[in-house]
Amino acid sequence: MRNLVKAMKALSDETRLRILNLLLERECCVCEVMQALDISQTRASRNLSALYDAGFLKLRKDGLWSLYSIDRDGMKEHYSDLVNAVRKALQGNKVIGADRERLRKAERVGPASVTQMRKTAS
Amino acid sequence: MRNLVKAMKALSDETRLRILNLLLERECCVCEVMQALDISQTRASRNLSALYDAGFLKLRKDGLWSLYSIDRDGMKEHYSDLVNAVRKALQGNKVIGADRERLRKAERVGPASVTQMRKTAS
DNA sequence: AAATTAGTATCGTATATGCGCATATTGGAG
DNA sequence: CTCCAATATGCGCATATACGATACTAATTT
Repeated sequence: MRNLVKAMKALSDETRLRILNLLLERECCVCEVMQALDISQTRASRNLSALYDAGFLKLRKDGLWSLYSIDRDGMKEHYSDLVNAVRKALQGNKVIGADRERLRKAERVGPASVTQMRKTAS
Repeated sequence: MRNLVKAMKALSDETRLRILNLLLERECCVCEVMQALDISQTRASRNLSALYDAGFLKLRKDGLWSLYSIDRDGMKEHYSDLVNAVRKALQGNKVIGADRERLRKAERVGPASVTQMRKTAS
């Protein structure tokens, strides 16, 4: 029960739903999430952790990079059901589409550069 | 998106998950929820409202009674998926079982009496 | 080993949430 | 209309959550 509440909490935040959407597309590092959602590094990292702690993601390290992806196999069965329901619910959403679009253009460049880009852009 | 977040928030609270479980059994009035979960009137009412506002429940008035039930037909399709996933996740849970047990014994008696019963019991 | 780089942990603050208490609202009975 | 009963709601408090800024850790490079 405690775990389920935690899982649902993890899914009840716009930022995390948007992140989940990205990961439904493909594995991402923190800096790609930053770029796709145009959010700060701290924010990306923390919300990825939240999804990870709730049991939805798996983490793979590649040198300096932390690569998060949906833990399709390790996840409990009803968690998959939740993710599928969310995916269905998000289908056709405008924000979600734009995020995916930006993800396509995102590069595996570190948060330092991304932060710089974000600053000069505003 | 805003709605989905709201729906997920509604499902990310133990009290509300327990209420949902009761309603999966059958339609309930506020005072029955009070008895089955052994919670205050305010708490029962407010959490039922939250589930209602999120779009999971329907409300039927019968005199003084407010009868809540899962809005199986009116609910969006992916909401049903969510409810099903939750139902599956709660299966076999101890608390949830005890709640259902108490619901069987619950009577359609007003909150005043219930509140009294709870006080003398403690 | 020092500098660089990707990511995480901590802290302070603003906001949101859950609850009880008291009170309001609404429907029915007399 | 007045009173009572079932439920809803405004208010205030305690706690939880999200966030940015900054300090810190760990892997890589030079």
